[in-house]
Amino acid sequence: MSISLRPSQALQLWQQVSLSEVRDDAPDLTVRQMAILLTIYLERPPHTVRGLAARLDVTKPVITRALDTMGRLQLVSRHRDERDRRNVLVKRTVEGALYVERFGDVIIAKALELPI
Amino acid sequence: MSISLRPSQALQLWQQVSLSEVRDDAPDLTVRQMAILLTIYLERPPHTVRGLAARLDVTKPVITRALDTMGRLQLVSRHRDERDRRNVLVKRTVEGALYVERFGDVIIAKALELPI
DNA sequence: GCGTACTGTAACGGAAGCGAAACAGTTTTG
DNA sequence: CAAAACTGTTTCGCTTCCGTTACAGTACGC
Repeated sequence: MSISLRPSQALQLWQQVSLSEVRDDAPDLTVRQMAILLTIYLERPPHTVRGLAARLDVTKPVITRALDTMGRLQLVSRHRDERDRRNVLVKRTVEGALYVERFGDVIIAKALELPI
Repeated sequence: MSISLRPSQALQLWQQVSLSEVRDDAPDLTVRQMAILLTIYLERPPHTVRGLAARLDVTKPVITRALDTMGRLQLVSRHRDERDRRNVLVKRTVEGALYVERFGDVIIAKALELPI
């Protein structure tokens, strides 16, 4: 079962999910923040600032700032790496896991509503 | 042919497309701007500031500002409605159509790469 | 006509993002 | 053990976004 989408379906899916996010009360994440969040939750740990910066091809301060914001929202947490105290390890949180899970459900729901 | 996605696939798709956008040189649109842009290009005209504000459930200045930004990028254009000069009609542009089309292609490409 | 209702926009102060550069702390190197 | 290399963060000036409020222009009811 491979995922096949026609262009109009793909765009409609993106529109519907975006509309959901905008209409939602929760504060919108920027595209960068969302990319970071999903990378943390979908790819294998460990996640460091440097690693995330390389993955997104952005500078490290971008990651620091995004982690500040998402940390305030309790979507991620930071911990010093005790084996190499220069590193910061970015960890998942219960709230973040719920956020990501809920987001996945929104995508699926909108996909099911798409015209054939 | 209905669109069926599993949660992990949906999230991976969103992550991959977001990563593409972030790594791209082009300036990122905010989630709101993208929702507005796709609404303009996917739904039937006419599109007014008021109508878009209602569709997204945001205030009118949000729409005005987004149109300012996307107008500067030439993704949309504005014209007075001559039948009711209070209204502004938001129109599509060639550049905007190409942008949307290219974006749809990115989604499809990433969907095809998804693990089964 | 004149006030009322309706458009979209401008102005305000505040919050958050950006890139670039400088910084403090830690580890490695010689 | 001092210098260099490497972490993540902070700071700077700037831009953009936000919500709220106030505004100018247009249409319409009485």
